[in-house]
Amino acid sequence: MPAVTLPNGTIKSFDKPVSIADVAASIGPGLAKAAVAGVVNGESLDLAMPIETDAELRLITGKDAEGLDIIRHSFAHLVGHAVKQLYPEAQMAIGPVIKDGFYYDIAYDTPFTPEDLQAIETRMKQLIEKDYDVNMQVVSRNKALQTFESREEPYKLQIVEEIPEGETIKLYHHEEYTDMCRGPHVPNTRHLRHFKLMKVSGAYWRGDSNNQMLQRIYGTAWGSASDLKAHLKQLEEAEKRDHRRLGKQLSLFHIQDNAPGMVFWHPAGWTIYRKLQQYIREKLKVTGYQEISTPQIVDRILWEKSGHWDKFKEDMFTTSSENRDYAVKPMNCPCHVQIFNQGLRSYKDLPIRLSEFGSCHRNEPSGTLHGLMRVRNFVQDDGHIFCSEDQVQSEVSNFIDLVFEVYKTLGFETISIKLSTRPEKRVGSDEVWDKSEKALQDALEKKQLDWELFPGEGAFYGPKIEFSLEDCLGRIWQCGTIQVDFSMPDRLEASFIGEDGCRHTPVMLHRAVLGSFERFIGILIENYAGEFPFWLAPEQIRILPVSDDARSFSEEVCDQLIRLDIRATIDKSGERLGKLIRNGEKSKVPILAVIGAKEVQNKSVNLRSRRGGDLGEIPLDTLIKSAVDADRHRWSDIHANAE
RNA sequence: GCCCUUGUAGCUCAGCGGCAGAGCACUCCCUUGGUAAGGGAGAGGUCACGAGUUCAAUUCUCGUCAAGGGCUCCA
Repeated sequence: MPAVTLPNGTIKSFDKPVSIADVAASIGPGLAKAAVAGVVNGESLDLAMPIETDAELRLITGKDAEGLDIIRHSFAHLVGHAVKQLYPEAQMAIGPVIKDGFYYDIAYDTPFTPEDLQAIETRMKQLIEKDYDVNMQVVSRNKALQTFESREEPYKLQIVEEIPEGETIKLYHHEEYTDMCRGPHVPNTRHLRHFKLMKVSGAYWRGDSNNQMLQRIYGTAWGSASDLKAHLKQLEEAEKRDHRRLGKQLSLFHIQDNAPGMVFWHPAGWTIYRKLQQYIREKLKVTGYQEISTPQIVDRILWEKSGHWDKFKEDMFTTSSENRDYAVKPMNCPCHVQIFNQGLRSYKDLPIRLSEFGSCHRNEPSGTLHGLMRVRNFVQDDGHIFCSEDQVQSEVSNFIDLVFEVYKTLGFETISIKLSTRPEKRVGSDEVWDKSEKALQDALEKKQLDWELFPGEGAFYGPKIEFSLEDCLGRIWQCGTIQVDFSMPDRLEASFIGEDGCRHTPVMLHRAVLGSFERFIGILIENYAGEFPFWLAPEQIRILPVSDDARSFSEEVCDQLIRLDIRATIDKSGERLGKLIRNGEKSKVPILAVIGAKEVQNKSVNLRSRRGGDLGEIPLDTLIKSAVDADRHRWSDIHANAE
């Protein structure tokens, strides 16, 4: 006779075995209606599952995160139900839950069109309205095999065959449609309400590019209409901020057919790029780096030696001249070792920190290119630290400080850290791995930072730390990294003379704060929605003359600002003020300075800030001083108040 | 690289087997205007590229290139 303990400590006793749904009903009709599943002794189960012995039970509703996942999972089944009604020949593969929704992979000869997608969505809505019961059935392996054989579902058969013996197999009957799942699922389609099918795309069966390409239907689903609406709104917002769209609107850069994956930086975009680079340069100077520059094109032999030719031959751009083969560099590190190798190094010279804004080319597959985010030609804020094993920890520690400072200056406060340790296939002795993994971990621990451990995810040549930042839409971007390398210094014969007078191989740390300038600027564009902070804005102040009488004083103001390295312009279009302001706002210039007869008279300007609207009249000198201050201190806005 | 979708004026996009369209931007003229669009006129195109079908192709078919959404990949 089961006694069921609820989370608040209440114990409900029953005189015969009951289902989870029965327990919910015994608590109250509201809960019975809202429950989608239950957690029995830690295991998530369908409401129909029986409780036969004493147990702890927590009921899940659509309001719980787990409940929402169950709802999303059931939506995937609903896709199956609708698709099989509309396209009986379709074969269902897998339909899991993903962030914000679900998808279903389907094999079907003819591609689904957007109209098909609409039809499927409509059918799903019709099915939902029937409020039908979803019937769960625990079956034997054989029964499952028979079921999917008779239903002609080869993908499902394959999945059943791979389920280990003895594991429970559950079928879910959605009227005439049957799916298989670990569950749990909602007991009735009335729990499925707020969804939208988003897109259809291709996906390989089992994620393997050697396998058949299936059609994947993506959907989003939420517990309430307002959540769904908020999600769609968020997508809209992200689209408005799309760096490709803003890049065009603000004329920051373009990419054209005859140089796929390579960026044409326009004056405005290049200004941002240079200001960012200037900032990083400043930081590298004070953290002990020496900047260098190495060749774009290097003899194939070096890449063979470094091991890159073997692994990445296909992804490198190559060229030849006078019977020699060359590769355009895909990374800077082998070249940096060449500089380290010039002359004899002493242990007293270490650590040697070399940095390069090195332009690299990688022949990325055409389908992966994406605006500035994934390109074939990019510039890393690259650097390599050559040091002894003992120095690894302090170097890593200093680097972490650098990353945090830079990200903060650039407007990112939330940073997450991954530590990836030795993979199965690797070089170097376990002893050295122990030591360097510990060095990375100690560095993180000493700073009392939170990090996530990824065992086995390190590079074959050493462990690494990766830094991800979160933008204002909550999206995560992995940018910075520091990686220990035991392999390359040895392969490329780097050495230093130790205290003992013998040659030793240095440890090499690969590190980048931003990653690539292209990608990072892409992230900045989206994070700021094109409204760059004052110090980064391509155009910082735009002067708007109210009429021709104000022209000459406007020129004077502009000249003064430019001489102080403030990026000022004058709108000479001759339009009326309303139009000038509208254009200024559309161009996202941080400060608009209106100059009319009154300002000419008073040697002043009338300011309008991008975020704050009309700021009123201030003396020219005040504008100059506060603009210079904001620029030099890398502030996002100028601090100037009308008197 | 793979699947689907797309490619028309500088930008955003209509259109269609029979003379190529709109809004914004651009040029000129009028307007000297005070905090998000003053008025008028004009110019602007090998409809991505290459083949095919057709009396006729921007439109239909095939191919190429590129872009977009995914998948795979990302030293």
